[in-house]
Amino acid sequence: MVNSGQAPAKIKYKRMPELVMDQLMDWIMDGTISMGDKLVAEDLASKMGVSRMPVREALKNMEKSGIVESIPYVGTRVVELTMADVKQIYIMRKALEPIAAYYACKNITDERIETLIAVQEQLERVLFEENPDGKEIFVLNREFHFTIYETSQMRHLVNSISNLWDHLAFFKLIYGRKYVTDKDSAKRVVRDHRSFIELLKNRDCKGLQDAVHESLDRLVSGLNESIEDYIHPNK
Amino acid sequence: MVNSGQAPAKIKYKRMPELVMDQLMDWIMDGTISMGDKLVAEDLASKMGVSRMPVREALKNMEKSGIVESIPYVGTRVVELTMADVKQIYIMRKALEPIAAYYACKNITDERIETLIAVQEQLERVLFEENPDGKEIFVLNREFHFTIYETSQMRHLVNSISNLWDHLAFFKLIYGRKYVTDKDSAKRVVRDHRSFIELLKNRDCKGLQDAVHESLDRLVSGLNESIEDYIHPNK
DNA sequence: TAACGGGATATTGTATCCTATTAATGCTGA
DNA sequence: TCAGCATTAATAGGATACAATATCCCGTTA
Repeated sequence: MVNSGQAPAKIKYKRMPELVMDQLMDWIMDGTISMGDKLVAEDLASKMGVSRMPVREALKNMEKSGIVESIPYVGTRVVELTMADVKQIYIMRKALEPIAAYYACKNITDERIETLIAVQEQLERVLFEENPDGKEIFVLNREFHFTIYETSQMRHLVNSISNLWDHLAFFKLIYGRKYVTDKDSAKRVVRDHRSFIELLKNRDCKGLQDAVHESLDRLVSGLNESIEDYIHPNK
Repeated sequence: MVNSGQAPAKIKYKRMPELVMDQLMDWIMDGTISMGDKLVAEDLASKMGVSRMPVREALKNMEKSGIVESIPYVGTRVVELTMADVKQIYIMRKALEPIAAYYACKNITDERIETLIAVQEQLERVLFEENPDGKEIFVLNREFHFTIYETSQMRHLVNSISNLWDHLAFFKLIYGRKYVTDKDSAKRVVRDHRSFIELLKNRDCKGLQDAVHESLDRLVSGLNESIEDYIHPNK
């Protein structure tokens, strides 16, 4: 067989719709695709060198998670996120993420905490580089949070939270820039994360729950202006 | 998206994947499809008289909302819902639905309340028929709740809640039977719903929020096992 | 006899083709 | 000129055909 040697059973290769979706999300994050843009399956297909089919599946997936919306026989376009949408998503995040954190704390092992610390160290390294990469920061930040949330072993909950994060893809760019230019935000993130780790070490689950909620609160109030700028750029 | 009116063979109003999914959900609810069953696209396609393509889309959708899971090149099977999953879903419902109710209350018009009352009257009629139809009860119950939630005008939130309800499809049957056989549950539902309506009329939004939460709490405590047992399995 | 490997089979993933639907365009007639 | 209908172009939806991959079975071999 082709697959001679090891790497048994657990190969998780990516299927094409996933790759297509990754590409689209990248384009969304780097601004190539903007809100409201029409996504024509055939154009994307030829641009990516695949047939229309995987593109269709990717779009269907993105529709299901609410990033794009499609009208039968008319087309698919990228959803226009309003300020109200963003607020709504943060309301949901504030409702769900503290719970995930709470149950994660109930379940976490010392070993898992070590993993988390490793991610955090990597994140801090990147954050305080001379020329940080916004996207890398966001990926690592996400990894940090989901390392916690996944520990809750509540797959439905984690899945929903993941969807919410995806919705904010448009703003990853902003976040990245903010952390790059605004060292205070970076320091605040570091402080928050470290306090999460401390609370986890002490198994202070209620404390962690509150801390996550507060952290999100601060995030919202901090980002109001920059989001407003992004939504109404020419104001 | 209430499909008022006809529903003959050749409807062109709903797209086929949706019809396929409806059919599958029906089969899930009536026990034709059980948890763990393998769903072979081609079989389903021929059974429904369509090609594999709409079936694939339907399965993809259901996978996205977590009702089925698929392994590449192997197949799709219906997820096995454990009691822990159910508890988890209720935790999420308790986190989200009170919020939706709260914002619904903030937005609701007298007219909308009338609509709600109409649904409730219909539900009560069915509930206290001599031979109630479990499925009909559940459809009407869902309509009641979502008439409220949709009033919040928070599409992401409502969408997430809708997914959670879909997850419980397997248990709709059970619940339905419960309401049929156990008149006390039926009465409790009626009481809860009527109190929701009353709170809405008074625009007591915080009260409604709490009432929804408590109502869900009572539902959960009706379920035997504790979530703690699952989350800390070896205790 | 048990373990390994190759091939048959089943089923999904992808490509291509055809059809249905919509929206835009243009023609006709008042 | 404009309203209204017919026609057409563009594009999504659906069917079919083909490729890729995993699983299972069976024969070979130590």
